[in-house]
Amino acid sequence: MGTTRLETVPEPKYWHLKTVLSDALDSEFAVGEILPNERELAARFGVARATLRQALEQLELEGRLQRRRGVGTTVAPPRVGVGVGPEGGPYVWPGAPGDAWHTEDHEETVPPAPVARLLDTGGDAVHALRRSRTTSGQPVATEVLYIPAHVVCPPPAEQDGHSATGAARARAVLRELHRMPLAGQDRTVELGSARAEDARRLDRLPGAPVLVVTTRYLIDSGTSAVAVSTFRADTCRLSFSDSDAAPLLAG
Amino acid sequence: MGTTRLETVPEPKYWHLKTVLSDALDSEFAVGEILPNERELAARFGVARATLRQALEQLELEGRLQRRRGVGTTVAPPRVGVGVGPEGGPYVWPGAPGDAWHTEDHEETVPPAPVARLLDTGGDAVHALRRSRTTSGQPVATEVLYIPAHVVCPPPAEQDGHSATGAARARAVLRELHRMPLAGQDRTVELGSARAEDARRLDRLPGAPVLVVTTRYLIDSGTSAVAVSTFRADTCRLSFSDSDAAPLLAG
DNA sequence: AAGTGGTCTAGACCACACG
DNA sequence: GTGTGGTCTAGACCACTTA
Repeated sequence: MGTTRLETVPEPKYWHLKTVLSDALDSEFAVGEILPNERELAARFGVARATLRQALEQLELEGRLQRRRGVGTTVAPPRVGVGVGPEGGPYVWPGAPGDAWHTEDHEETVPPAPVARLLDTGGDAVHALRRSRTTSGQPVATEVLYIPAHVVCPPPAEQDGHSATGAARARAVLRELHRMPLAGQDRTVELGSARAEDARRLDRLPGAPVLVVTTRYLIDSGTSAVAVSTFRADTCRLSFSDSDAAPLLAG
Repeated sequence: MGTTRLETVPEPKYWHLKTVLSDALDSEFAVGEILPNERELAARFGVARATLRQALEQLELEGRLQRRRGVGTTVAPPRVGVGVGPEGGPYVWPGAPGDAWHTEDHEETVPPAPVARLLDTGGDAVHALRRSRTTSGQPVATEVLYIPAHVVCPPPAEQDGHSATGAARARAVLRELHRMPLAGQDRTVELGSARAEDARRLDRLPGAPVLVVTTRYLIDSGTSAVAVSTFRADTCRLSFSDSDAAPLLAG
């Protein structure tokens, strides 16, 4: 009869272990402190190392721990709030004054299929600007901003007779973009796993969990640009602040 | 045994396996189709089952697969876009007309510490409204909306001499809330893992990855309510649509 | 060189869904 | 009952960091 069979359902070991460790982190460890290594922790709790690791993985996913190969497992600081732009406020172009992103490079490529669909370019090449974002010296996000060549045309001229650096070309493209009136934007957020290159830029291993923010920038005639931003899910809390009030950043 | 490394980079087996499976899903499988079971797949690729499972976990995290105990592994449909931003206007109270949430229950509890901090209630009890959200019959999110008792006071009267149901009490609280002018709101999004109760409501196992949206509703005198919404990360793409243009929902 | 976390194996048993 | 995915074990070796 009883639909509540709490006694008869054994809780997985790794799940119980996770709560025990979580409580221990709250009460017995300080931020940055190094935990005992995995082999010792497993022995101390009387489980196999793989089981212990399952618990650690969960805690790392929740931003409680940070593990680094060759170094050890440390207690992570609270997640940092990262502003992702005004939700209801005025729209701003990427690279506008006050933008938290750092423009790094530029190339012309054919965008991945989902982006091409949003931009409504067939198989045409687009400008791809690589940008990055750091907080307190730590990399928190990397971004590729796709702009169709027919939106920013003609492409910016070369400088001084020899080609400008990637970052310079990227800034030139942004300047062209800023000349257009921005009519609106929308965003989506979803969970992803870091591809090899993004992982390297974020100082994580491939497959690390990331929050993928896709921003579409609209002008009157349609979509003028799409940004795909990849945030470290373990260290970031994305903040969408509508109001003038203090944002919801505190831990 | 030829243990000499091939000329390839030391790419982990599960990572390579994931890309192979991902390509196969694109080209050889239809949505909803059942994959061979894990033991057979592992044998087919010549790896241990644990290694195969590591690849499947990644694909499930990315929303490509859906695994159900006792049933099997199926090809997941594309993620559904779930509107999170203001759709009818700049700011709207929860439970306003057009709200996609279904109000289910009400209780009075002491909120968890992070919520209490946002609401700036000490150890006081608050209204806690449980709400849920479904798409095409599938549960996609569950939410608890916390409202301090001093914001909505006096508590709504009992009906007919015997106490109203939880859902009825919850709706009464919302009606009181709607009488106040909403001055603003902000939101954060972060990765979490489903606690036991949320997991049950979302038809997932405990620890499943979820996107946690924390919304703060502001009135002139401060924070009037905080909603903690838990979305299935495997099946949802959160959509923040600012403009009147068609939202960014398509796959 | 030593110590850490990351990957991988080849088993075993368990909880659950379904016929 | 049969078959599925979920948990767990006790090892082994690899890649990386640090000293």
